[in-house]
Amino acid sequence: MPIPKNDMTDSTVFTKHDHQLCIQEALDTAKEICKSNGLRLTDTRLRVLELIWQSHTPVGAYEILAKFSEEGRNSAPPTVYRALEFLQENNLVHRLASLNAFIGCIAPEHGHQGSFLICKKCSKAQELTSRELEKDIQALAGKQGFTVDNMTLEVSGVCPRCKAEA
Amino acid sequence: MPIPKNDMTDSTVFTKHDHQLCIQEALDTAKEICKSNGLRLTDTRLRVLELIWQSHTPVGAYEILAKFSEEGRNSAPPTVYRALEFLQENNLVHRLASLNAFIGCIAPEHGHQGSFLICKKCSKAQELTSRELEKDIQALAGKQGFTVDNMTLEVSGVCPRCKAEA
DNA sequence: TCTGCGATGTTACATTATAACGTTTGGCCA
DNA sequence: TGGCCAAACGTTATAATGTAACATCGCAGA
Ligand SMILES: [Zn+2]
Ligand SMILES: [Zn+2]
Ligand SMILES: [Zn+2]
Ligand SMILES: [Zn+2]
Repeated sequence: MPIPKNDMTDSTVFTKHDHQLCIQEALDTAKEICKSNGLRLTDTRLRVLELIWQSHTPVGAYEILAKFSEEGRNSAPPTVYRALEFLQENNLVHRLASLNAFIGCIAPEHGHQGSFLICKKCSKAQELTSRELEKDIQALAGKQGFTVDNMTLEVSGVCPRCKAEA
Repeated sequence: MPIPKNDMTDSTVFTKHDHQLCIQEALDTAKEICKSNGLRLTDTRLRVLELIWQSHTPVGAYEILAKFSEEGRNSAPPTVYRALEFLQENNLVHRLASLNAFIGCIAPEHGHQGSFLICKKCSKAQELTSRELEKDIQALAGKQGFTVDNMTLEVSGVCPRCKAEA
């Protein structure tokens, strides 16, 4: 069964869009991926993923923990961190090192590192799907004999929407 | 008085070199910059910078604190973090978000964000001095109407030296 | 010398993340 | 079906990183 294609692009996050659809698609895709790879998307893991997808704003582990608490789950940090670990390993979420926070991956079908534009005003983060930059970086590193394993690219600035408002 | 030019290049770190010279030049340059900008490079700040420059391996704040302790200074975390803040503000060191660690800047004369190649084997980090990549990223972000403020680029992999050994 | 501000000292605490070990659960095979 | 194993989860404690707040010190300029 083909994985339903998430139609998010590099410019979805910072424009008006049907976010319910983002959530829907992200969760459906996650379920598909786990199913076809024999991975167990348990309650905890699914709920963490849902909470992360509530917005395009990166979420801290302890925020998730707090939501869990509100929902009556009395979980300790390892519960959340383990779920996040699973989701990261399977490319369903990325961790933003510059924020100590997590965000849903918009193209989890194929493994990749995330590159992000992060708006300082509205806090939303847009994942870049173009692999060109990664190739450029790889090329640059290669020129020095350096073999790239993975990379962190997090660009902070102001998104078009927030710029328009100001 | 012209600032002495640090002759480090994009490939210095991962090759054999006179590291005493690295240290010497880094400290001299720092002194020059502070002098000509009316900044106070105090004992604490200088010592932190020296400790960071002991190697090309990023250093954690608490490692510095431990060194301070060994040296008889009984400092608390804020002492070190404040020195690091000063050094960062003045482009003398960079913080690597993916490691929670700090490293000396090899070109502090002009403000810039640091981009790094980080070897998983030897832990050394090479700052990239080419501003091309930054421009590419800026261009890519610009295409989406995003204004870049600053960026984090940290590439993890294996350096040529370590590759040769294996 | 006085004075004010920037630098430092000190205490306490916040935030993020993990180690270690015991318990449960869900799928697999006899 | 029943027992077994590994993976997932619960629980406790603690590690690692980073800051807030306020007191004190000390240097540069008036
Ligand atoms: Zn959305
Ligand atoms: Zn914005
Ligand atoms: Zn060196
Ligand atoms: Zn190496």
